[in-house]
Amino acid sequence: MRLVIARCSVDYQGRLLAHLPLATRLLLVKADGSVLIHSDGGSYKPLNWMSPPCAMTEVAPESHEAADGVASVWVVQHAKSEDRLRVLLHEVLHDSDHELGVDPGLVKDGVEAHLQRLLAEHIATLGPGYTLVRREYMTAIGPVDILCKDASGASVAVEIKRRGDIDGVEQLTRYLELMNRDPHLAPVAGVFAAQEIKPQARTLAADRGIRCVTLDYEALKGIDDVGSRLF
Amino acid sequence: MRLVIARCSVDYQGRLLAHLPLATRLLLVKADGSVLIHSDGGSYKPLNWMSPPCAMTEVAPESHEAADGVASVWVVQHAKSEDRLRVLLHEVLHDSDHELGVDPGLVKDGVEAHLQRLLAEHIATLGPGYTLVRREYMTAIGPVDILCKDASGASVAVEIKRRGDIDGVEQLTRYLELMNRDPHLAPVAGVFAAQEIKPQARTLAADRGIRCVTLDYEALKGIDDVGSRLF
DNA sequence: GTGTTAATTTCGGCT
DNA sequence: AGCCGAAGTTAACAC
Repeated sequence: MRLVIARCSVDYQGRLLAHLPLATRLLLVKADGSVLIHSDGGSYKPLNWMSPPCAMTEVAPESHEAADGVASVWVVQHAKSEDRLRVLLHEVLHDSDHELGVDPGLVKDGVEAHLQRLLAEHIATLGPGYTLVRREYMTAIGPVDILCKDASGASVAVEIKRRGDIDGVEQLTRYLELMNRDPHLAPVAGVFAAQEIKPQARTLAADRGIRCVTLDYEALKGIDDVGSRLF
Repeated sequence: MRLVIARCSVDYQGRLLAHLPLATRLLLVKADGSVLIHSDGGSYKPLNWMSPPCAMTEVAPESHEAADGVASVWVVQHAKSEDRLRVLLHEVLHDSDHELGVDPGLVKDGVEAHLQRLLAEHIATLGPGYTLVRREYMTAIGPVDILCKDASGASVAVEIKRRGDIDGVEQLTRYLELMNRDPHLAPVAGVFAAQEIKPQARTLAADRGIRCVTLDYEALKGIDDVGSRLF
């Protein structure tokens, strides 16, 4: 990994055109040839970058560039597309190289898969008398997150999202359409469950007769912990 | 901006739990206190990070951590949430600080907003006699990119994408369904306009009676430039 | 490899 | 400040 602090301007040409005026920035060249250009603010997204696979070559500035004070030019070319980055270096304030080795990678816990598990374990969250049929109930067009029955024994299909958007409602609608053609299951009601549900998704769900349920991950986890302590 | 190369392990606690085993990585501390942890591969997304507003404090390791070889601990706490990052530094291989100043920011050209503005300004691209009603015409499930009328005065809803995919056709279909229920608008025809339209999207659009139009950004810009020169 | 879906998405625009 | 949709999204997973 090479770290360079330099006064530079940058031009990107690829899926769009973009330009960075002259300023002091961090240029980060990774072992795979990818380049990140960071300012001293913003969030984790670089101002500009080139994703691997790509190659960086250092070339001499053209005469008019040299006249403008450009000391050196980096050309970063993507290997499989026409995407190209040109970094015009005016002044290099720092330049160091470091051996990092391979990273073992991130271990995560607490994403959508967990919401599904927790809701399946505490299906009564949807209403008294609800019982789980099974998670990942398979249909011809894919698995429904949860299939359960309400207190009267009627089938209920549940689609779970962390953030409930229109796409999720569409997805559930497709499942319901298919499942309601199956005489063994029909009628199947729909529940759209998410930590947050967008107003537009709520409107569409209402229009389709789908119930919306807001999930509280912490509360579900709390029930889970209390439940665990009983045994 | 502070650059540190260190052998470290990291724990994140917030919207989820995440852990990075001991390895050599780049720790980047920005002027606003935000922290990025990068490996020597992957793309621009860090292995882990803390977004601003947040504050980084360096504390002494607990006794069992010190026994494991931890020399120092960074605690990065988000200002407005419980999100927290703990970086356990085992060995610091590089540590440097740099003044970067404020960045003038990225200048973009050629994105969806431009296409929409250009098409609205040259709505006759869709056919002779077409007139603009308005951009971002609001419906209950969101704004339609462009609403216009054809030569006969019939309403036409236009969905614009940079790259025309099935999702875009679905989106336009939802708008059309809703708008065609409105007696003041109905009947509303649909036009799916994009720089590139995927064959599958084209097929779906044809099936729904939606017209596909390929937009030529350069040509629209050309018309625009010529138009500007006239005044 | 290709396509689909989630993400600690981030970012910009508008209400 | 919140909501919504796009992004040079990126990343993980299924087929």
